[in-house]
Amino acid sequence: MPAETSLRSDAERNRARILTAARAVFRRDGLNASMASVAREAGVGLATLFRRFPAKEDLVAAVFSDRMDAYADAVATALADPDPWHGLTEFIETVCAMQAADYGFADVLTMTFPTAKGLEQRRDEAYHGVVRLIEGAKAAGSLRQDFTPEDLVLLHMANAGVVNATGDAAPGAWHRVVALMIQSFEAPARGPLPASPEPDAMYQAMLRASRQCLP
Amino acid sequence: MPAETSLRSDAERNRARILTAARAVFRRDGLNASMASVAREAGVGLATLFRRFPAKEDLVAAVFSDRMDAYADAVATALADPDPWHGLTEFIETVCAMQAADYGFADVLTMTFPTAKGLEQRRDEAYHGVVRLIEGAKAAGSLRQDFTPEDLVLLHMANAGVVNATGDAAPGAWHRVVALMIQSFEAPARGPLPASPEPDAMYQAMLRASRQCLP
DNA sequence: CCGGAACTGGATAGGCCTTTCCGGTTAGGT
DNA sequence: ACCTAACCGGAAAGGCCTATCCAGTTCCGG
Repeated sequence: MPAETSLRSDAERNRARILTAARAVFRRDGLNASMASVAREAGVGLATLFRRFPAKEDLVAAVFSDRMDAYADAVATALADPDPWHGLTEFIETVCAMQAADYGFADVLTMTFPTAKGLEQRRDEAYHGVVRLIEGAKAAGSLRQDFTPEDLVLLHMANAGVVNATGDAAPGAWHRVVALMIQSFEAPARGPLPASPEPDAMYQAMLRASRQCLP
Repeated sequence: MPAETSLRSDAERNRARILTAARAVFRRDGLNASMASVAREAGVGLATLFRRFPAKEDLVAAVFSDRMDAYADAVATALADPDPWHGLTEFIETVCAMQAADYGFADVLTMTFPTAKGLEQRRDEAYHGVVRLIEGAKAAGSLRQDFTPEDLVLLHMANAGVVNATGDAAPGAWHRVVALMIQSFEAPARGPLPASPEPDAMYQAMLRASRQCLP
């Protein structure tokens, strides 16, 4: 559904150029990339950028709706795997690889943008799939019983920390951390865990992070 | 050795007030706290602050030398533990708790400041202790054999990501992540790991992070 | 082909940041 | 008690950021 209210042909062309430029810039520089750098990369003026996306948050939402689609696809692929544990671990590695390949997406996975309806709807859909994925892996006896969906968000936060800190200097480091985490997820559990944070607490945390990131 | 070149009494008093204020502000707001907010908290003017610490990096270095002492103390305590594995896990939890209680320190542990001789010297001393700690735990058969000192830095980076992302909204979340990581460290290893990043790569990563953080 | 709405780029406003500058003030040896 | 060097606070310079404004340009229906 690309046509909300049909744009003039040149405006539509510029909108597309902005989106591809923003995708590249956010991937390379993270969400802190400036609007000016996006405009420069797109070869348009600042006014054009802000007319189409009145606030930086709108641009971020538009850019990462697509990535969230890829996230949902990864969930679907995992659910289709006959071995739930293999599906889950494959899924985790895929998503963490997406974080490593896209600094912006790494951050987006640790935040929530309530005004970005499309993005958050896709995230919710993916979330329900993740819950089923977890239940399946638990039922198969491969995933520790005290695992929660919030643990996946925590993993994304941890991986974002590793990816942001290591950058291009230690490109494979995140892979090792993720492998360690996956081994700790596998049943049987080696010991008890502190209580998982409440879903609402995680939501508040993600909300706060986004407010702090987009002024 | 508090007296490099003796200051006038009022200057010495202000220096102390700046340091305690900076400790509080960096703990609460992380390394991104502004110099102005430190000056305000300390009740001194900006000129006073910058005369005593010509660049923000100097202030950061001075403030976190103390914290690095606490880090070194934690290493010493761990080395004194008769059970190397217990010492190691206790150490990890102590240091990660320090990260959770001090946003600035959480970041400092993922960076390096080559011009801050004192801080880096303490870090090196602690590092040698950590190497011994790891060797001891491996020799006792409690720690997986493919564990490396770089894994501890990666853990700090991951924990910094969790702590920064969850903030006050999910205060205990980091504890769960750390518990999971520790279980994955325990021998016997559940499976092979991707190669550990080279020490030099980690150094470069930490260097880049600090340059990116202190303009 | 023409009029006007939609659109454009670049200048600009206004915010926060680090760092420097300057005129007044204070400590402390003599 | 006094002189001077060290010290002080606040204002200002210069940078980067998001977001807005304006005068000129381009699309497109009639």
